[in-house]
Amino acid sequence: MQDAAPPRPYHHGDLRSALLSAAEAELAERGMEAFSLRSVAKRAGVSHAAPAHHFGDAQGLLTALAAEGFRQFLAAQSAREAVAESDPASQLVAAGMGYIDFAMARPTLFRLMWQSNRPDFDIPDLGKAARAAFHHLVDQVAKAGGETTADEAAVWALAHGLADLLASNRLRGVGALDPAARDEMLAGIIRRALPGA
Amino acid sequence: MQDAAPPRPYHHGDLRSALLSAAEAELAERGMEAFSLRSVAKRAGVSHAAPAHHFGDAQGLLTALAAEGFRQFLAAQSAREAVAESDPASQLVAAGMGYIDFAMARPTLFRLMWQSNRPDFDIPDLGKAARAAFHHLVDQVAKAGGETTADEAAVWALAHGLADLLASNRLRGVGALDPAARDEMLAGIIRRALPGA
DNA sequence: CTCCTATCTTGACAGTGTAAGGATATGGGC
DNA sequence: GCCCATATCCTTACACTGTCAAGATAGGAG
Repeated sequence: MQDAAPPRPYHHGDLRSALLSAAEAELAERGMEAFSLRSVAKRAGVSHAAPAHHFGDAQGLLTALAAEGFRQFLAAQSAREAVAESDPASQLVAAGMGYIDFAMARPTLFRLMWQSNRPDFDIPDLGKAARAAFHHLVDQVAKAGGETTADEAAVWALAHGLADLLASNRLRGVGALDPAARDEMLAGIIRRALPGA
Repeated sequence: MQDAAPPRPYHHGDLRSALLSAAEAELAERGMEAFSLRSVAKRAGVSHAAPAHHFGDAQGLLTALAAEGFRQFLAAQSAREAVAESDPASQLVAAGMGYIDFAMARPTLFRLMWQSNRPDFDIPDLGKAARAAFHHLVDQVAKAGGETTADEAAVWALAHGLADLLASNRLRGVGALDPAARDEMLAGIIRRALPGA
């Protein structure tokens, strides 16, 4: 992770992952639109053209970052499911909570993944990771007894809407609650979209 | 009025609104991230520095465009309400449908308003327009019998989630329906979030 | 007609992404 | 030990961007 204190080694050692970390940090600090490839390189302590060898261009870097994001997004859902009751409805709500957890913890990365057209979803690595991530919630709907397209859309849209509004800090009445109370309220809301609730 | 044959008139006449139209067209064609102030100026047939006098800088232009967007966003909701039943629940669903209409008709503008940090919401004109627009749905919730923060959040998040997913074309199963069937399905989904439904 | 002001243009500057070619380290064959 | 093939990183250069400063033009007031 941390490279040596003396003048920077010519060969970084693990520049690829260092650039990904630097890119996410830059995104979080300066925002999606002010993102600059040269700033990322500077933050990683490397010349402005170094990223090219690992990612091709800026889109390549953001594509790789988004793919990594989708994998961690799926992990956030799984983490919630692991500590929830095992019945299908509880698992579905847990997946939705993980969806929201991720959006609140890393709002700019969430935006890169969902609202930006800079990542290239035709790159197989990202395409696969993205589909796996946002199909997971929909799959849970079927296990919980959902049968129609409307059931899938309702649960997904509700979780996504909560996540997006919370990530941009527009649901102040909810975001200001302490975590436990917030969790309970959000779980109650997600349950409204459940089939037969 | 248009003396287009000779070289362009030195004074445009209505450059401010021409630049706003050009900006929205550029956004729709080239996307949020590839937006360029110079391209907008070129599209409006004017020098690259002409926008500065009307909007200050790029952020000023995008702020003005977002403010105009929020006004039309509110109008889209009102248009749906005008042709809906007058009972509070129907009016609420209609507002949600207008919310979605706007997102599907002008997806990039929707993104500028909701997911970009380039517009400056501290400018009073935009701040007022934005608050008026997204409080309208929430106000309808109270009229329809909603009392809690959860009621407000549920309806808003559901409408917003549907709008956002449809704007980015991820709800293919819903987006592919013909308008009438799609309306019916979306209305049914929104109703799920209603208090006491 | 003269001049004032708002409007638009031109020219310049720093910062950006990207491509081309040069510099340096690493490891394998000898 | 020596040498060089390769991956890795740097330097340079170019077109494009947003913004600022200064000049050009038009329309209207007096």
